[in-house]
Amino acid sequence: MATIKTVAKLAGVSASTVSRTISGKGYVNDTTKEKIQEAIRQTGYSPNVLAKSLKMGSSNTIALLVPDIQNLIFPAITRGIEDTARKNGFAVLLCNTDEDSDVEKGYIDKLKNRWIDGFVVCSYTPGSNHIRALHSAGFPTVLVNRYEPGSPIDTITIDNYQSAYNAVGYLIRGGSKHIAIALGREELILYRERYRGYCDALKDTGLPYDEALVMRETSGSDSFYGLTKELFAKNKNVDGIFATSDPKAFVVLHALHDLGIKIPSDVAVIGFDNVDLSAKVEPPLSTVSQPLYEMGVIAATKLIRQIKYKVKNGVLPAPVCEVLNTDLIVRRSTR
Amino acid sequence: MATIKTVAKLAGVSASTVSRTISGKGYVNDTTKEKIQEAIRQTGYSPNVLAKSLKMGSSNTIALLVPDIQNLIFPAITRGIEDTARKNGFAVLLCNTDEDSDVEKGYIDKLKNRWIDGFVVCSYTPGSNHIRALHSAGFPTVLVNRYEPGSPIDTITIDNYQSAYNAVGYLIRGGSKHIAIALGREELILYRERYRGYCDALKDTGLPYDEALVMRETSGSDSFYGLTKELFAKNKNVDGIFATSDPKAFVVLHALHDLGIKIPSDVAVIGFDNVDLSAKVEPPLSTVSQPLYEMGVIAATKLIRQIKYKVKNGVLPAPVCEVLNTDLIVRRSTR
DNA sequence: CTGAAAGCGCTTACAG
DNA sequence: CTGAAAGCGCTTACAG
Repeated sequence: MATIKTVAKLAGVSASTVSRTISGKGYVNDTTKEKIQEAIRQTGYSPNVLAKSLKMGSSNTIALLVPDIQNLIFPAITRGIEDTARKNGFAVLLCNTDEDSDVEKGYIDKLKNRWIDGFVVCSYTPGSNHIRALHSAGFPTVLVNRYEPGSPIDTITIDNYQSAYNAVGYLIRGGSKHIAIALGREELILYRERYRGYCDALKDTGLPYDEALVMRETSGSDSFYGLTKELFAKNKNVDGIFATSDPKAFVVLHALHDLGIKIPSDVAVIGFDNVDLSAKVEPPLSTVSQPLYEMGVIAATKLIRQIKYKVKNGVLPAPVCEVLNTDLIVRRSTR
Repeated sequence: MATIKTVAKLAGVSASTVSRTISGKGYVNDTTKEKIQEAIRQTGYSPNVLAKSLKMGSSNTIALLVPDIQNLIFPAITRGIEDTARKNGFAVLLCNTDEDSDVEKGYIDKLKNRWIDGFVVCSYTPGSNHIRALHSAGFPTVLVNRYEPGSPIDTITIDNYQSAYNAVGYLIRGGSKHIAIALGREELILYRERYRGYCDALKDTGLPYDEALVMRETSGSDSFYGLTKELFAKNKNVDGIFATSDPKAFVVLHALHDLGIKIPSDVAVIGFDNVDLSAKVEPPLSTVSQPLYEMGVIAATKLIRQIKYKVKNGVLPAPVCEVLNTDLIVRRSTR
């Protein structure tokens, strides 16, 4: 493999001058420049990024921490991040954490030693001390999807409360009076907020809140199949369901089919996420659309901004929380 | 940040000795060892991976090239790769190529200069010259999902022909006599093989092949919606559909619903992949199950084997093609 | 405008 | 068993 010295020798100059021509920093005579370009061409030289990174203290690589890339919302976010990173000359390292604190810690420790330039974190939980520590240690970090109010970390999120409120409101305007909820893990703020939106939507329209209509995830994403069946065994009058994520909605839809319940005439169903597939299930799912790809784009953009700011000023910029808009997508699972 | 020198000074030894204790190579006195361990603890030292990589000429990082992580089969494969890589001390860089030759080339050129240790490639197309070049240049490489018969590159695949043959055979045994096919992009060998399986299954049971029943993807993954509607506008007697991938099957199912066609009594449908969601659509999709996660695991394992072999012997081991078993998963979209 | 030198943080023969 | 030295391939003041 050709190194900078190979090129220097061939062009009859020093390594310094080659370096300067490549980086474009400092003066180089035009004819020397041409000689060097030619030598680069001949040798097929391209710089060793590792050596450069070592010298510069940064690797042009960012890490993406997700709970599990198999969860349907993450591929779209990931794609947004990667496209943006690539355009800016960054590579992205993918890390599935399963929200396991040890895995998280293991990754972060290792990545610090790789001079990773920054972290996009989608796997933030209340137990994620390492991530908070990461940020306090001065590592550029941005939170996506998951968040914590008042956190000092850049955050990209949506208004979960209002979006849920609107979704349930839509069910109510469609005539549903006994609305159940398929509620995700309550240790996550985003699900608590969607729950709060559900509660307030009922309250504000004078509908009673009924604890019996709250399906709480036990374990495994399929648990809502059983929960839905139980729900209808005890509550014949349920006529609407708000699923706090699309994958949960798919399972609910499935259970409803198996119960012989007609959608949306007997029971209207609305989801949350607008994952690709929600348009393709039967019936096509009405849902709240999160701009997943865009969230990834913004996250990467913000992270890169932090990285550059830190290089210039030695510290991270003041944190910004960006709240993106959601849309209510009406398909055929609601009336 | 503590470096190896910080530790050496604190322990009152040389950097060499610290390096030796950490790597476990070469002799170190037990009491010196303890002193060093203690110094490491006190300083919170952990080695700079970049410096090590530069010296060693390898970065303990592998790159994963996929067409698009948003395609439903890749998250599972990716997860298998990453889990295995992590267990073996490797990180994984995610690269979406869109099968764009320029993006592919850009990534590969860049990654070579990062001393990436190896490549898992899921985005191989007939035009992927860079990938063949990569392998000939001695980079550990393994192909997953996509493949090329007789390629000198390690390959993990399934028997696409036989699996398709079996799937269509199942449709026939269920009584279907006019079976259409939703055929993926024919430049990919895997689709050509599935097509061949379809053709032979018809032939071997004495059913006529009818070109009018072949739906060929035009552009955009949703094109099969329109194609399915056209199909039934012209061919009332179709009573079975073989979709060459699950996402295509979802679209076909959707179109069938909209046409008011009963599944499976009017038309039986079978897919290919057994993506997570195929159990959750309505009706649950019968399909050919590819062991996606396991394919990822095996791919990473093989790649790491190549990497280690190359370190030892200076050359890549002889290529191996591994053909994994598929299962026919019978759900309610077939009779 | 150009080159020699030092240094990023590690590892590894080599001598002792 | 241990340390000094050289080197991985780059960049960047500094002197000329």
